Amino acid sequence: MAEEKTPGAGHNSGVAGDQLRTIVERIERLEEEKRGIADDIKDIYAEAKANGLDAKVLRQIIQLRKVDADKRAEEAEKRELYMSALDMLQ
Amino acid sequence: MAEEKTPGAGHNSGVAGDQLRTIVERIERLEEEKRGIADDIKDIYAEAKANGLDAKVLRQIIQLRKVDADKRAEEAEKRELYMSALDMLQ
Amino acid sequence: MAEEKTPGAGHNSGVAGDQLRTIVERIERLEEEKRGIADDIKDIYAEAKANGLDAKVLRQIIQLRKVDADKRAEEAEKRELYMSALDMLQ
Amino acid sequence: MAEEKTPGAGHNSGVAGDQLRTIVERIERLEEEKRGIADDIKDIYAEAKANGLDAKVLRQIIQLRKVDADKRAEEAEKRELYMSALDMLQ
DNA sequence: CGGACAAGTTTGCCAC
DNA sequence: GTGGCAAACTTGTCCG
Repeated sequence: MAEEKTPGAGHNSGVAGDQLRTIVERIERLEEEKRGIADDIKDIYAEAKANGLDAKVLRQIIQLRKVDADKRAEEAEKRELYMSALDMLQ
Repeated sequence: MAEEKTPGAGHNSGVAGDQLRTIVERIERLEEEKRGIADDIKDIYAEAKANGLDAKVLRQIIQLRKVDADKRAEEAEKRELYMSALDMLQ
Repeated sequence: MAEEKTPGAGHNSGVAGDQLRTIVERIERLEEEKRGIADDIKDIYAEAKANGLDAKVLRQIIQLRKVDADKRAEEAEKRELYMSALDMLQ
Repeated sequence: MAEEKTPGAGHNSGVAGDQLRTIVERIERLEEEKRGIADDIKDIYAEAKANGLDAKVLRQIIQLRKVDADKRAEEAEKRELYMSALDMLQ
Protein backbone atom coordinates (compact mmCIF):
# COMPACT_ATOMS: atom_id res chain seq x y z
CA MET A 1 0.00 0.00 0.00
CA ALA A 2 2.19 2.84 1.25
CA GLU A 3 4.59 2.95 -1.70
CA GLU A 4 7.72 5.07 -1.35
CA LYS A 5 8.58 5.78 -4.98
CA THR A 6 10.23 9.11 -4.34
CA PRO A 7 13.35 9.03 -2.23
CA GLY A 8 13.65 11.95 0.09
CA ALA A 9 9.99 12.80 -0.25
CA GLY A 10 8.98 10.98 2.90
CA HIS A 11 9.75 11.37 6.55
CA ASN A 12 12.89 9.26 6.42
CA SER A 13 15.90 11.45 6.85
CA GLY A 14 18.76 9.43 8.29
CA VAL A 15 18.74 6.27 6.21
CA ALA A 16 18.25 5.59 2.56
CA GLY A 17 14.72 4.23 2.39
CA ASP A 18 15.35 2.41 -0.86
CA GLN A 19 18.32 0.58 0.53
CA LEU A 20 16.41 -0.38 3.64
CA ARG A 21 13.47 -1.62 1.64
CA THR A 22 15.71 -3.61 -0.68
CA ILE A 23 17.44 -5.29 2.22
CA VAL A 24 14.17 -6.11 3.94
CA GLU A 25 12.77 -7.59 0.77
CA ARG A 26 15.87 -9.67 0.11
CA ILE A 27 15.76 -11.10 3.60
CA GLU A 28 12.06 -11.80 3.43
CA ARG A 29 12.48 -13.47 0.08
CA LEU A 30 15.23 -15.72 1.44
CA GLU A 31 13.25 -16.56 4.56
CA GLU A 32 10.33 -17.57 2.40
CA GLU A 33 12.62 -19.82 0.36
CA LYS A 34 13.92 -21.31 3.57
CA ARG A 35 10.42 -22.04 4.75
CA GLY A 36 9.61 -23.60 1.40
CA ILE A 37 12.57 -25.92 1.65
CA ALA A 38 11.64 -26.89 5.19
CA ASP A 39 8.20 -27.77 3.88
CA ASP A 40 9.74 -29.83 1.09
CA ILE A 41 11.71 -31.77 3.68
CA LYS A 42 8.58 -32.41 5.68
CA ASP A 43 6.89 -33.65 2.53
CA ILE A 44 9.66 -36.13 1.90
CA TYR A 45 9.37 -37.48 5.42
CA ALA A 46 5.64 -37.84 4.94
CA GLU A 47 6.18 -39.61 1.63
CA ALA A 48 8.71 -41.92 3.25
CA LYS A 49 6.26 -42.77 5.99
CA ALA A 50 3.61 -43.47 3.38
CA ASN A 51 6.07 -45.91 1.83
CA GLY A 52 6.40 -47.76 5.09
CA LEU A 53 9.61 -46.15 6.31
CA ASP A 54 10.01 -45.04 9.89
CA ALA A 55 10.60 -41.29 9.94
CA LYS A 56 12.29 -41.46 13.28
CA VAL A 57 14.89 -43.93 12.08
CA LEU A 58 15.31 -41.89 8.94
CA ARG A 59 16.12 -38.81 11.03
CA GLN A 60 18.63 -40.82 13.02
CA ILE A 61 20.37 -42.00 9.89
CA ILE A 62 20.67 -38.47 8.56
CA GLN A 63 21.94 -37.29 11.91
CA LEU A 64 24.57 -40.02 11.96
CA ARG A 65 25.72 -39.18 8.46
CA LYS A 66 25.90 -35.52 9.43
CA VAL A 67 28.13 -36.38 12.39
CA ASP A 68 30.32 -38.51 10.16
CA ALA A 69 30.57 -35.74 7.60
CA ASP A 70 31.52 -33.28 10.31
CA LYS A 71 34.22 -35.60 11.55
CA ARG A 72 35.53 -36.03 8.03
CA ALA A 73 35.57 -32.27 7.55
CA GLU A 74 37.45 -31.95 10.80
CA GLU A 75 40.03 -34.43 9.64
CA ALA A 76 40.43 -32.67 6.32
CA GLU A 77 40.96 -29.42 8.19
CA LYS A 78 43.60 -31.08 10.31
CA ARG A 79 45.27 -32.41 7.16
CA GLU A 80 45.33 -28.89 5.75
CA LEU A 81 46.97 -27.70 8.93
CA TYR A 82 49.61 -30.38 8.73
CA MET A 83 50.26 -29.63 5.09
CA SER A 84 50.78 -25.94 5.68
CA ALA A 85 52.98 -26.72 8.65
CA LEU A 86 55.06 -28.95 6.41
CA ASP A 87 55.24 -26.22 3.80
CA MET A 88 56.62 -23.86 6.36
CA LEU A 89 59.20 -26.40 7.46
CA GLN A 90 60.38 -27.15 3.94
CA MET B 1 4.65 -58.94 7.14
CA ALA B 2 7.71 -57.26 5.69
CA GLU B 3 7.38 -57.88 1.97
CA GLU B 4 10.58 -58.56 0.08
CA LYS B 5 10.61 -56.47 -3.06
CA THR B 6 14.19 -57.26 -4.03
CA PRO B 7 15.19 -60.62 -2.59
CA GLY B 8 18.81 -61.49 -2.94
CA ALA B 9 19.73 -58.06 -4.22
CA GLY B 10 22.24 -57.43 -1.44
CA HIS B 11 22.61 -57.44 2.32
CA ASN B 12 19.49 -55.35 2.83
CA SER B 13 16.67 -57.43 4.15
CA GLY B 14 13.71 -55.25 5.17
CA VAL B 15 13.74 -52.13 3.05
CA ALA B 16 14.51 -51.24 -0.51
CA GLY B 17 18.03 -49.83 -0.31
CA ASP B 18 17.68 -47.76 -3.44
CA GLN B 19 14.57 -46.03 -2.23
CA LEU B 20 16.09 -45.38 1.16
CA ARG B 21 19.25 -43.95 -0.33
CA THR B 22 17.29 -41.73 -2.68
CA ILE B 23 15.23 -40.34 0.15
CA VAL B 24 18.25 -39.71 2.36
CA GLU B 25 20.03 -37.94 -0.45
CA ARG B 26 17.05 -35.78 -1.27
CA ILE B 27 16.70 -34.71 2.34
CA GLU B 28 20.40 -34.04 2.73
CA ARG B 29 20.40 -32.02 -0.44
CA LEU B 30 17.51 -29.90 0.78
CA GLU B 31 19.06 -29.40 4.19
CA GLU B 32 22.22 -28.19 2.56
CA GLU B 33 20.21 -25.70 0.52
CA LYS B 34 18.49 -24.59 3.68
CA ARG B 35 21.81 -24.01 5.40
CA GLY B 36 23.03 -22.08 2.37
CA ILE B 37 20.03 -19.78 2.50
CA ALA B 38 20.51 -19.21 6.22
CA ASP B 39 24.07 -18.20 5.45
CA ASP B 40 22.88 -15.83 2.76
CA ILE B 41 20.58 -14.17 5.26
CA LYS B 42 23.42 -13.77 7.71
CA ASP B 43 25.50 -12.21 4.96
CA ILE B 44 22.80 -9.66 4.22
CA TYR B 45 22.60 -8.68 7.87
CA ALA B 46 26.38 -8.30 7.95
CA GLU B 47 26.27 -6.19 4.80
CA ALA B 48 23.53 -4.02 6.25
CA LYS B 49 25.53 -3.49 9.40
CA ALA B 50 28.54 -2.55 7.28
CA ASN B 51 26.33 0.08 5.62
CA GLY B 52 25.52 1.60 8.97
CA LEU B 53 22.17 -0.08 9.55
CA ASP B 54 21.28 -1.46 12.94
CA ALA B 55 20.71 -5.19 12.62
CA LYS B 56 18.47 -5.18 15.64
CA VAL B 57 16.11 -2.62 14.16
CA LEU B 58 16.20 -4.49 10.88
CA ARG B 59 15.09 -7.64 12.63
CA GLN B 60 12.34 -5.74 14.38
CA ILE B 61 11.04 -4.37 11.12
CA ILE B 62 10.97 -7.80 9.56
CA GLN B 63 9.31 -9.13 12.69
CA LEU B 64 6.64 -6.42 12.47
CA ARG B 65 5.89 -7.27 8.87
CA LYS B 66 5.75 -10.94 9.75
CA VAL B 67 3.35 -10.23 12.59
CA ASP B 68 1.10 -8.37 10.20
CA ALA B 69 1.15 -11.21 7.70
CA ASP B 70 0.49 -13.72 10.47
CA LYS B 71 -2.45 -11.73 11.71
CA ARG B 72 -3.95 -11.72 8.26
CA ALA B 73 -3.46 -15.49 8.00
CA GLU B 74 -4.94 -15.90 11.46
CA GLU B 75 -8.05 -14.04 10.47
CA ALA B 76 -8.50 -16.26 7.45
CA GLU B 77 -8.09 -19.28 9.68
CA LYS B 78 -10.58 -17.89 12.13
CA ARG B 79 -13.10 -17.41 9.37
CA GLU B 80 -12.68 -21.07 8.47
CA LEU B 81 -13.18 -22.07 12.08
CA TYR B 82 -16.34 -20.00 12.41
CA MET B 83 -17.72 -21.58 9.31
CA SER B 84 -17.10 -25.12 10.48
CA ALA B 85 -18.30 -24.37 14.03
CA LEU B 86 -21.51 -22.93 12.63
CA ASP B 87 -21.90 -25.93 10.37
CA MET B 88 -21.60 -28.26 13.33
CA LEU B 89 -24.02 -26.26 15.44
CA GLN B 90 -26.38 -26.21 12.44
CA MET C 1 38.55 -29.09 41.03
CA ALA C 2 35.13 -29.70 42.59
CA GLU C 3 35.07 -27.73 45.82
CA GLU C 4 33.73 -29.57 48.86
CA LYS C 5 31.13 -27.41 50.55
CA THR C 6 30.00 -30.12 52.98
CA PRO C 7 32.88 -32.49 53.57
CA GLY C 8 31.95 -35.63 55.39
CA ALA C 9 28.25 -34.88 55.21
CA GLY C 10 27.49 -38.03 53.23
CA HIS C 11 28.23 -39.62 49.89
CA ASN C 12 27.37 -36.48 47.96
CA SER C 13 30.45 -34.78 46.70
CA GLY C 14 29.71 -31.95 44.27
CA VAL C 15 26.30 -30.54 45.03
CA ALA C 16 24.24 -29.80 48.09
CA GLY C 17 21.98 -32.82 48.34
CA ASP C 18 19.34 -31.02 50.31
CA GLN C 19 18.97 -28.26 47.77
CA LEU C 20 18.82 -30.75 44.93
CA ARG C 21 16.20 -32.84 46.67
CA THR C 22 14.11 -29.79 47.47
CA ILE C 23 14.16 -28.66 43.87
CA VAL C 24 13.29 -32.08 42.51
CA GLU C 25 10.40 -32.39 44.94
CA ARG C 26 9.05 -28.96 44.09
CA ILE C 27 9.12 -29.73 40.40
CA GLU C 28 7.52 -33.12 40.85
CA ARG C 29 4.83 -31.61 43.00
CA LEU C 30 4.04 -29.01 40.37
CA GLU C 31 4.04 -31.56 37.59
CA GLU C 32 1.59 -33.64 39.52
CA GLU C 33 -0.65 -30.62 39.93
CA LYS C 34 -0.39 -29.98 36.23
CA ARG C 35 -1.39 -33.52 35.43
CA GLY C 36 -4.31 -33.20 37.83
CA ILE C 37 -5.52 -30.09 36.04
CA ALA C 38 -5.22 -31.76 32.66
CA ASP C 39 -7.35 -34.57 34.04
CA ASP C 40 -9.91 -32.08 35.29
CA ILE C 41 -10.12 -30.60 31.81
CA LYS C 42 -10.65 -34.01 30.29
CA ASP C 43 -13.40 -34.64 32.82
CA ILE C 44 -15.19 -31.47 31.83
CA TYR C 45 -15.07 -32.45 28.18
CA ALA C 46 -16.48 -35.85 29.10
CA GLU C 47 -19.22 -34.25 31.16
CA ALA C 48 -20.06 -31.89 28.33
CA LYS C 49 -20.30 -34.78 25.91
CA ALA C 50 -22.57 -36.59 28.37
CA ASN C 51 -24.79 -33.50 28.33
CA GLY C 52 -25.10 -33.72 24.59
CA LEU C 53 -22.46 -31.18 23.64
CA ASP C 54 -20.05 -31.86 20.83
CA ALA C 55 -16.51 -31.88 22.23
CA LYS C 56 -15.09 -30.95 18.87
CA VAL C 57 -17.16 -27.79 18.62
CA LEU C 58 -16.32 -27.00 22.22
CA ARG C 59 -12.63 -27.18 21.43
CA GLN C 60 -13.14 -24.98 18.41
CA ILE C 61 -14.91 -22.35 20.47
CA ILE C 62 -12.13 -22.33 23.03
CA GLN C 63 -9.61 -22.16 20.21
CA LEU C 64 -11.45 -19.17 18.71
CA ARG C 65 -11.43 -17.31 22.01
CA LYS C 66 -7.76 -18.12 22.44
CA VAL C 67 -6.98 -16.82 18.98
CA ASP C 68 -8.77 -13.59 19.83
CA ALA C 69 -6.85 -13.21 23.07
CA ASP C 70 -3.60 -13.98 21.27
CA LYS C 71 -4.35 -11.37 18.67
CA ARG C 72 -4.91 -8.78 21.34
CA ALA C 73 -1.62 -9.74 23.00
CA GLU C 74 0.05 -9.62 19.61
CA GLU C 75 -1.14 -6.10 19.02
CA ALA C 76 0.20 -4.99 22.38
CA GLU C 77 3.50 -6.60 21.52
CA LYS C 78 3.50 -4.91 18.15
CA ARG C 79 2.95 -1.55 19.81
CA GLU C 80 5.98 -2.23 21.99
CA LEU C 81 8.00 -3.15 18.92
CA TYR C 82 7.03 0.01 17.10
CA MET C 83 8.00 2.07 20.10
CA SER C 84 11.42 0.49 20.43
CA ALA C 85 12.04 0.54 16.69
CA LEU C 86 11.20 4.23 16.61
CA ASP C 87 13.43 4.82 19.61
CA MET C 88 16.31 3.16 17.87
CA LEU C 89 15.77 5.05 14.66
CA GLN C 90 15.58 8.24 16.75
CA MET D 1 -19.78 -7.99 25.88
CA ALA D 2 -22.61 -9.97 24.31
CA GLU D 3 -24.28 -11.08 27.56
CA GLU D 4 -26.89 -13.82 27.33
CA LYS D 5 -28.82 -13.30 30.55
CA THR D 6 -32.13 -14.55 29.23
CA PRO D 7 -32.17 -18.16 28.13
CA GLY D 8 -34.14 -18.69 25.00
CA ALA D 9 -34.14 -15.00 24.17
CA GLY D 10 -31.21 -15.23 21.77
CA HIS D 11 -30.50 -17.17 18.63
CA ASN D 12 -29.41 -20.30 20.49
CA SER D 13 -32.06 -22.90 20.23
CA GLY D 14 -30.52 -26.33 20.61
CA VAL D 15 -28.17 -25.90 23.52
CA ALA D 16 -28.40 -24.10 26.81
CA GLY D 17 -26.23 -21.03 26.40
CA ASP D 18 -25.58 -20.73 30.09
CA GLN D 19 -24.34 -24.26 30.38
CA LEU D 20 -22.11 -23.82 27.36
CA ARG D 21 -20.65 -20.62 28.69
CA THR D 22 -20.06 -22.15 32.11
CA ILE D 23 -18.23 -25.08 30.59
CA VAL D 24 -16.09 -22.89 28.37
CA GLU D 25 -15.16 -20.69 31.31
CA ARG D 26 -14.29 -23.64 33.52
CA ILE D 27 -12.01 -25.08 30.87
CA GLU D 28 -10.36 -21.75 30.19
CA ARG D 29 -9.82 -21.21 33.88
CA LEU D 30 -8.17 -24.60 34.23
CA GLU D 31 -6.00 -24.08 31.17
CA GLU D 32 -4.81 -20.81 32.59
CA GLU D 33 -3.93 -22.55 35.85
CA LYS D 34 -2.09 -25.18 33.87
CA ARG D 35 -0.09 -22.54 32.06
CA GLY D 36 0.68 -20.85 35.37
CA ILE D 37 2.05 -24.08 36.79
CA ALA D 38 4.15 -24.67 33.71
CA ASP D 39 5.60 -21.21 34.22
CA ASP D 40 6.31 -21.99 37.85
CA ILE D 41 8.21 -25.08 36.78
CA LYS D 42 10.23 -23.06 34.32
CA ASP D 43 11.04 -20.61 37.09
CA ILE D 44 12.34 -23.39 39.30
CA TYR D 45 14.59 -24.64 36.53
CA ALA D 46 15.90 -21.11 36.05
CA GLU D 47 16.48 -20.77 39.77
CA ALA D 48 18.29 -24.10 39.83
CA LYS D 49 20.50 -23.01 36.97
CA ALA D 50 21.25 -19.76 38.79
CA ASN D 51 22.37 -21.91 41.72
CA GLY D 52 24.83 -23.72 39.51
CA LEU D 53 22.74 -26.80 38.76
CA ASP D 54 22.53 -28.25 35.27
CA ALA D 55 18.92 -28.09 34.13
CA LYS D 56 19.42 -30.88 31.64
CA VAL D 57 20.67 -33.29 34.29
CA LEU D 58 17.84 -32.18 36.55
CA ARG D 59 15.32 -33.09 33.88
CA GLN D 60 16.95 -36.47 33.44
CA ILE D 61 16.75 -37.16 37.17
CA ILE D 62 13.07 -36.30 37.25
CA GLN D 63 12.48 -38.45 34.20
CA LEU D 64 14.24 -41.38 35.84
CA ARG D 65 12.21 -41.00 39.00
CA LYS D 66 9.07 -40.86 36.91
CA VAL D 67 9.95 -44.10 35.19
CA ASP D 68 10.65 -45.71 38.55
CA ALA D 69 7.36 -44.47 39.93
CA ASP D 70 5.56 -45.84 36.90
CA LYS D 71 7.19 -49.21 37.37
CA ARG D 72 6.23 -49.23 41.02
CA ALA D 73 2.64 -48.34 40.12
CA GLU D 74 2.64 -51.14 37.58
CA GLU D 75 3.80 -53.60 40.19
CA ALA D 76 1.17 -52.41 42.63
CA GLU D 77 -1.46 -52.91 39.97
CA LYS D 78 -0.18 -56.41 39.33
CA ARG D 79 -0.31 -57.13 43.06
CA GLU D 80 -3.92 -56.00 43.12
CA LEU D 81 -4.68 -58.31 40.25
CA TYR D 82 -3.06 -61.23 42.01
CA MET D 83 -4.89 -60.42 45.21
CA SER D 84 -8.27 -60.36 43.55
CA ALA D 85 -7.46 -63.55 41.70
CA LEU D 86 -6.62 -65.18 45.01
CA ASP D 87 -9.85 -63.88 46.49
CA MET D 88 -11.77 -65.53 43.71
CA LEU D 89 -9.93 -68.78 44.24
CA GLN D 90 -10.45 -68.87 47.95
C1' DC E 1 28.92 -17.66 27.86
C1' DG E 2 24.28 -16.87 28.77
C1' DG E 3 19.96 -15.80 27.66
C1' DA E 4 16.38 -15.26 23.72
C1' DC E 5 14.51 -17.16 19.79
C1' DA E 6 13.41 -20.63 16.50
C1' DA E 7 13.60 -25.62 14.97
C1' DG E 8 12.93 -30.08 15.77
C1' DT E 9 11.31 -33.88 18.42
C1' DT E 10 8.18 -36.06 21.39
C1' DT E 11 3.80 -36.85 23.50
C1' DG E 12 -1.10 -37.02 24.11
C1' DC E 13 -5.69 -37.01 22.02
C1' DC E 14 -9.27 -37.99 18.97
C1' DA E 15 -11.37 -40.36 15.02
C1' DC E 16 -11.60 -44.40 12.37
C1' DG F 1 -5.29 -50.23 18.27
C1' DT F 2 -3.43 -47.21 14.85
C1' DG F 3 -2.49 -43.16 12.50
C1' DG F 4 -2.94 -38.36 11.93
C1' DC F 5 -3.22 -33.80 14.30
C1' DA F 6 -2.20 -30.53 17.63
C1' DA F 7 0.16 -29.08 21.76
C1' DA F 8 4.24 -29.38 24.83
C1' DC F 9 8.77 -30.01 25.64
C1' DT F 10 13.53 -30.16 24.34
C1' DT F 11 17.33 -29.00 21.56
C1' DG F 12 20.16 -26.08 18.79
C1' DT F 13 21.37 -21.39 17.04
C1' DC F 14 22.39 -16.78 17.19
C1' DC F 15 23.12 -12.49 19.18
C1' DG F 16 25.01 -9.49 22.62
